Amino acid sequence: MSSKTSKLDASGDPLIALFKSIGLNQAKAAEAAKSPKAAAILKDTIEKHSLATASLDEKQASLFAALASAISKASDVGEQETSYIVARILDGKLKSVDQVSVAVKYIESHRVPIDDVGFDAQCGVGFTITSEELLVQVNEHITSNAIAGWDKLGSVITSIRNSPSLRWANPLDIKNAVETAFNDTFGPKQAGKPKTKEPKAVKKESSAASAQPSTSRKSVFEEGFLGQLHRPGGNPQIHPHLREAHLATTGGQVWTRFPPEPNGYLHIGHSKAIFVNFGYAAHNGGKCYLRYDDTNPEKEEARYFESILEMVRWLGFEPWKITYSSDYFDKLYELAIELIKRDKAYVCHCTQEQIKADRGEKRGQPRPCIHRDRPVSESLAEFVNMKDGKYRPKEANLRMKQDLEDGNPQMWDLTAYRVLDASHHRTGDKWKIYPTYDYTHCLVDSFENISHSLCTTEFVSSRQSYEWLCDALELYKPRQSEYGRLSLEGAIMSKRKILALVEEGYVDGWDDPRLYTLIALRRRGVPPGAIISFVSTLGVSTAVTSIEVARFEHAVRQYLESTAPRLLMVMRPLKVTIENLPEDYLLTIEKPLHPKVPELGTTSVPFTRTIYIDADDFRLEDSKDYFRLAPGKTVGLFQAPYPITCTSYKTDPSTGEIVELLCKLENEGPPKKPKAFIQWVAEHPPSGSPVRIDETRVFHRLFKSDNPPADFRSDINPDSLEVIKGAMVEVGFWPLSKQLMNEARHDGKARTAKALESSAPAADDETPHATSEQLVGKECVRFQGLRVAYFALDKDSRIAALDNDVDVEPSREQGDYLVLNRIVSLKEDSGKTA
RNA sequence: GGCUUAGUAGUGUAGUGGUUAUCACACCAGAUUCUGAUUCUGGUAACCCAGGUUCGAAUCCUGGCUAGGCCUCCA
Repeated sequence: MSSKTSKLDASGDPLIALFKSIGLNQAKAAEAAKSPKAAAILKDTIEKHSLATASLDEKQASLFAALASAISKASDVGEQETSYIVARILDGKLKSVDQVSVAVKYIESHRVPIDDVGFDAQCGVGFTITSEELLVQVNEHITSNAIAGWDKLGSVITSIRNSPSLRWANPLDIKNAVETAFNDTFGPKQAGKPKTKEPKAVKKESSAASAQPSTSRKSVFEEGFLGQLHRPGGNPQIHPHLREAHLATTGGQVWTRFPPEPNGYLHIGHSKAIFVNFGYAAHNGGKCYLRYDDTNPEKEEARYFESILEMVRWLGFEPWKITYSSDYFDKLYELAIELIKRDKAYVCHCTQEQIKADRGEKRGQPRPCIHRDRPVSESLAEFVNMKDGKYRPKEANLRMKQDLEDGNPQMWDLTAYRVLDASHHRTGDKWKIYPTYDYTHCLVDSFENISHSLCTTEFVSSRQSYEWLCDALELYKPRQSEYGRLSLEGAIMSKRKILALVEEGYVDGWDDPRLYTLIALRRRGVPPGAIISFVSTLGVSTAVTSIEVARFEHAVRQYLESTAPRLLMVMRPLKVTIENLPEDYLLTIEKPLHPKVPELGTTSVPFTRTIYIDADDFRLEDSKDYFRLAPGKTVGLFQAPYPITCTSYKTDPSTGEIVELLCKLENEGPPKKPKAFIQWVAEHPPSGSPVRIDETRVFHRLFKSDNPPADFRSDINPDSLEVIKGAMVEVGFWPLSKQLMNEARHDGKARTAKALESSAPAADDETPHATSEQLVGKECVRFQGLRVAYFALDKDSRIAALDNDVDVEPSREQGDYLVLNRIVSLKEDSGKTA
């Protein structure tokens, strides 16, 4: 703070005085002095060209300041090139900041001697246009583009400024000409009118793997971060033939890869990565690999390989090809030899402490280690010794000889190979050394001709070493681009933290439905299409974000609203006896499974003298805003022919709890139209009604706060799981469950058959492959409990009828155990609880 | 401490120097409704701060502030 004020003090800063000497005023001189890099360049330029005695006017002086700023951001501008531009400013050829900026860009790729004609053409030197000529072109533009009114003023100005022929016309002249033309054509500009809204496009039903927002808007792959990615072949190479070979192999397609490390189950953040990689490739007619990143056998387990493929397929994607980083171990080793031979790698025996110290330990500049300059032959011999198992872990490692002068720590001689004392799940004991992530990832991307290497923002710094290594080996160089991770408020994504929750008993396992792992969401019953819809509407940027859970829930509800059949269900049953019906009264009611989708079919349910309603739908005291049952109040029953009126109720003498309502069916006199309808299930043993649910699991948030602290154990919500024991569902449950299960099996078989046809075969018999069983689980039985919530069958359920091939009417059987998971609640109007 | 990425309604996100700053969720209001759900309609709400360049800045430049990432466990 104090140094800032002293810096701005003209009397004390010779730099500001020097800048003032060329004609800058006090404020602009101070501004130019602020940026150290640009200020140094300006100082040097002034002194070398004696600008202080050149009698510049203020505009020219400002051009020199702009020149210095542009050079400070450019790469590798030489003194001769700088002098060339200085001369052009002095002789009056470069007159605007815009011209100066373009000039600096020009000399970045054109060295002295510079072709004056080419330079002048590129930088607008000598360009002139009269007002009349400009007006003619503007009018021509208006006519040929069918411009209709003043609301297009901004876009017309922009289009004309962007046209090549008018690139160097004065922007103010363009603005004036456009306004003159508009005035002549449309009359005087009027006050802005309210913009008429475009009618909203009819929304299409979502489908898995191709969920799209409204057609009137751009796809997430066409705007923002993904919209700005390069076209295939647009990533520059160290040699042109590398680009040509890449395009020849891919045919100019987008090729991406989803490269998880198989060290844990995937979580919802991975769904964004899957969507981005698979979706971007699919949107652009390309291909996506599934690549298991298995360079560290100490952390990887076989069980995760299968699960990862299952989750990718469950979300609706099919890998074009499945590969492993370990597929390339031989090739990676040979390239390491080549890197050593090129004197771009060396074997180092420093301890980790020594390496840390050499790297400055977060404080200073790195310094080379004592092995950095050893002869190539020594490094080659030692690397063979590493490979032959003559070193224990940490005794030797292969380091890349990068650039210790660079400001990026990723360039400070990263490790390429290290010794690990672990058997690899695929290569067994063949290797004693294993390549690191920084060595392997870019090279395997290159081998697999990846056009877009999409990863998350923690790898921003790694981009430089990624590109360095491809260039050092003169290989095809994919372009790495980094986008922001998906994080959900109130959830944790760290595999280490989730493992702690599992091992310490806070949750029942990685697939506990309170978690946001993909297997947990699946078990809970979340449809995969809903997840894809969720991530596709989020947008992709590089920002750090935290998504509200309400947004995820909305996507799930939206998906289920049109797809989930409705079943009558009560969570906390309250017995109702309709006293004006005979004891043996029975009416069979056929009702639709969906109020708006008749194709989902119908179910038949009994209606009898004794039914159950939800306890929440009755209260003792009526009120103006309350529309359901109370003594003396009438309420409708869904699909039943008449409403009921509560006449009296019974309570438990010992607890005072209401145990039964006595009601009257309003089937006499003029029909009553009740304000509300409630759901019910009837007691009718001959038809198996009601279906009693053994457990209904309702999940609440796992953590109390939106951003669980590092000590997340203290933030655990002890009431995150609620188990309800007495819920009841209508008998339509049985045929519906059977039908949904059969459909899931059928769809899984069809999709898998198709996938096996169109995917490249995997070489290894042990590689996980597509099976129909991966796509079918008990959670495929989903429904909405009418007026309650969306539910799915839990994997703990035992329902013999689902596995029974016999074409018999399904019903409860001996040994059945029904467990439902609440997928998501319905939204509740605030008036409902008043 | 060094390097680096970012900052647009409460939450996300779109946005070529020229727009009345887009869309979605959330929120409010109305209509419809055999789900106080859904659907439809309308509304409230934003360019981190300061300075500069420019006829004109959310956009370009400089500085500051805030948040994140990396700086030899991995990936």
